[in-house]
Amino acid sequence: MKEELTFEAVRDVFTNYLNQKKHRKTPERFAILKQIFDNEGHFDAESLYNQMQNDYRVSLATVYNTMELLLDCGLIVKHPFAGQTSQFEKTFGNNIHHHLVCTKCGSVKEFSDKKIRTVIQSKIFSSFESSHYSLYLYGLCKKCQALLKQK
Amino acid sequence: MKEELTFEAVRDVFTNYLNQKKHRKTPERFAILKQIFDNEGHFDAESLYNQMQNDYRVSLATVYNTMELLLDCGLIVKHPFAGQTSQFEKTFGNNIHHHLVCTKCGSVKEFSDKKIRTVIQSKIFSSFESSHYSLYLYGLCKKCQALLKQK
DNA sequence: TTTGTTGCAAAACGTTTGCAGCCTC
DNA sequence: GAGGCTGCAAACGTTTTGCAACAAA
Repeated sequence: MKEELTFEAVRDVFTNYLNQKKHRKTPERFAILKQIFDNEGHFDAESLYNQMQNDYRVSLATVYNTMELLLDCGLIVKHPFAGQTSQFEKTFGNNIHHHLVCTKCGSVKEFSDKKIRTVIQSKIFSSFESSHYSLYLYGLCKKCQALLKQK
Repeated sequence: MKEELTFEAVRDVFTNYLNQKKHRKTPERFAILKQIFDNEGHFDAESLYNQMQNDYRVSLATVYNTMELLLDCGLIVKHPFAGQTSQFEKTFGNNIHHHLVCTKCGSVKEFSDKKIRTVIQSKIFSSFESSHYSLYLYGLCKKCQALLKQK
C-alpha cells in the first residue's frame, strides 16, 4: 500500500495530484506539506498553523484548504478522535500501525501487527480500489481498568 | 465481541450501565435507545432528533447527552465520516462489518470478511481490554474510478 | 491577462453549557 | 425532599465563506 518515502517523493505525489486536478502549485501548499512531513504523530489544523508561524506564514483558512487537498490525494487521513477538533495523520513515512482508543479516558495508543496488516492489505475488491486503511480498537486502557476495579 | 440481540437484552445492558454509574433511568434515554435500535445503518444526532419528534419528543441536548452515555457503555460507536457532523452506529444487532470509504465522493459501503474479523478479534493485549473495533479502507469506489479514467 | 488562491474577518455549523423547572430515586 | 436530568436558548470553538488583493499559469 505504501512505504517509507523521502520528502521529494511525497512532494512529487502532491505535485502530480495538483497537475492532474489543474490546481496551482503555490508555495503555501508545499510549506504545509513540508511541515506535516517533519512532524510525527497526530495533529490538528490549528497546531499546524501555530507551528508554521515562525517559518512560512500562512492563514488558518489556507491550512484547512490544503488539508482538503491532501486528504483527497490520500497523503493524510482524518481520525475520529477527540471531541470537536479533527485529528490528521500522514499516511507516508510512518510504520503502518493501528490504534487502541480508550473509551473511558480517550487516550490513543498505537500498535503494529503484521498478521492483521497482511490480512487487510491482501483483501481485493472487484469494485473498490483501496489505497490505505485505519483500524481502531476500542476498549479500556490499563489505567482505566485499574480505576474501575478499585470501585 | 457481540452478537444479535433483542431490544430487551440491549435495554438491560443500558440499565445495568446506568445503575452501575448511578445515573437515572429516564424515559428519554430509553426512547432514544429504542429509536437507535429500530434504525439501520449510520445516523447523526440531529436526524435521530428529527425522527423522534413524532413519537417521544426530546430535546437535541438530551440526544447528545444520551449519545455520550451510549458511547461510554459501548452500545454505539462514533465514525469519522463526513465533514462536520459525527456519525454514529449501533454495535449490536448488526452483522460485524467493515467500511469502504471513497476518498473522492465520500460514499461509504460496508463489507464483511470473516478472516479479517477473526484476526482482529483474536488479538490479545496485555494492557488493553478491547471490546469492539472499526476498520476503514480508503480508496476509490467504482464510479469514481470510471470518472477518473474518462479524463 | 486570466482566474485560482490567499488572508482576513465575519458567518455558519455542530455541539456544549447555564439555568429554571421537573421527576427519578 | 434532594439532586440529577430536561428543555430551551445562548455560548462556544472549529471550520467555512465572501471578498478584495495577489500571483501562478
